[in-house]
Amino acid sequence: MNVSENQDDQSQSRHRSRIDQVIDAAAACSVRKGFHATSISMLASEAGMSVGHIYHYFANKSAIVCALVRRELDEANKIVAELETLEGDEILDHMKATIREALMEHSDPFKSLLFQEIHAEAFRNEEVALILREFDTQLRRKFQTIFEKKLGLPDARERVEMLFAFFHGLPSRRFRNPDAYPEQMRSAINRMLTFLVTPSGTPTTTE
Amino acid sequence: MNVSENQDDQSQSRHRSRIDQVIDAAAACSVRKGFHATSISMLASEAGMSVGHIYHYFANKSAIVCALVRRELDEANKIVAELETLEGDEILDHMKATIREALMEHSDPFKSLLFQEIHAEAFRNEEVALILREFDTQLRRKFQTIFEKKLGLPDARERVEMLFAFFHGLPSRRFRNPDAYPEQMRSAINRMLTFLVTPSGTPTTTE
DNA sequence: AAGGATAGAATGATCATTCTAACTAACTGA
DNA sequence: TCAGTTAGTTAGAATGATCATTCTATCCTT
Repeated sequence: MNVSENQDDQSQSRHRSRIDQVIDAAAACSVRKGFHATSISMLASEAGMSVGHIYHYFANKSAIVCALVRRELDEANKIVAELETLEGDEILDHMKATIREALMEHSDPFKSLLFQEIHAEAFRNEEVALILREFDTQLRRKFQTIFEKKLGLPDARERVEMLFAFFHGLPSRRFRNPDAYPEQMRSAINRMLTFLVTPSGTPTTTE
Repeated sequence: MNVSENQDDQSQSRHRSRIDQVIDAAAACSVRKGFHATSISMLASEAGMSVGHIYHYFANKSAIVCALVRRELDEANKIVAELETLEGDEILDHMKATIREALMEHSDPFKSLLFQEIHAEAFRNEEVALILREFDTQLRRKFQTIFEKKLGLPDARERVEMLFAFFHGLPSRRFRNPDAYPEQMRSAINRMLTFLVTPSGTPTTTE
């Protein structure tokens, strides 16, 4: 029984890693040419397996992109969860640093392109759109709570919308003005975050 | 000769209107299901002409989307050109109103989706990417000049990047949090613009 | 021997692009 | 005024490629 459980574990993890292989391939291909322009056979060769085998793990192409999106959102959730555990006085600085980090990661070439590709996919794949909207609602609530309860800021809802709009615009900025990254952008990000977590605006000069 | 010129004019405008018909169809279809997912035959029936006839006006599918993008950017240019003509004291208010208007238009369902679709296309169509980058460079220069020369603001470059990031993020916000539009969003937009055109931050409360 | 893992060919659909041909209207020279 | 010629307009079928999905068969591992 112990043996059998071990075997189950092994085959389970083998299963899991094969699935991850496909998702990794999907991420890589999406960044290279977009998910829609990536065929299953390209996905197969990127993942190092056959076309038929991919259908052993995923019902169809849409299921693959959904899995990819969920995995990316899970990662984002972890970052926010870390934020939520914090308490005390220096929370603001830590929060600013964390957001800054997340923003800069989003301006990392790979993540940034993946982010955009996911968004484009959501536009034409209703299932992905739902996943994204649901995630957004959760995230908004979390940030609103952080802004209100932990930072004691007024107009939390508005601030969250402003933060998210700015955040979502960054990949686009990276794409359209690649030369400004990351040096010039870091300064703009700092200034924006400072504004967003300041109870009633004052600082404008870069920190 | 006069007659011949008239005829030329007529056939020219006929030509032009046929082309516009295709571009209109491309915009409508792009918003409905994405440009890549739209086939030429769908485009043809939306535009009310045959498949072969479309190739009479456009070399290939990519040329159609390029034409669409150029037309949209031309419209954006007109809005900015209007801004540039202004002088005097109340320029700031007028500018804020103009930007606000443009931002709200970008959050109009149709324009917003088209904006996103164009961006997605740029991601996988190098020609579209170039058009977008070139346009962005021009627009950045114009806004930088407005911020520096007309409003006398410091850190113009940074402000422009912040404005554009926020601006580009708005369609995404509309998509992910449709319920917040347009009422709640207007307030966030106002506050953000006030911040961006304030020499050294102070106002935070909504106007 | 049994069940999951794997491969790759077969299928049927769709698509961008090309090709061929018909139609239209205007201009030619008389 | 008019046969005829030309050039642009329009259509729709033909082509060839590609793709998502399915099917069938082999290979491991136990």
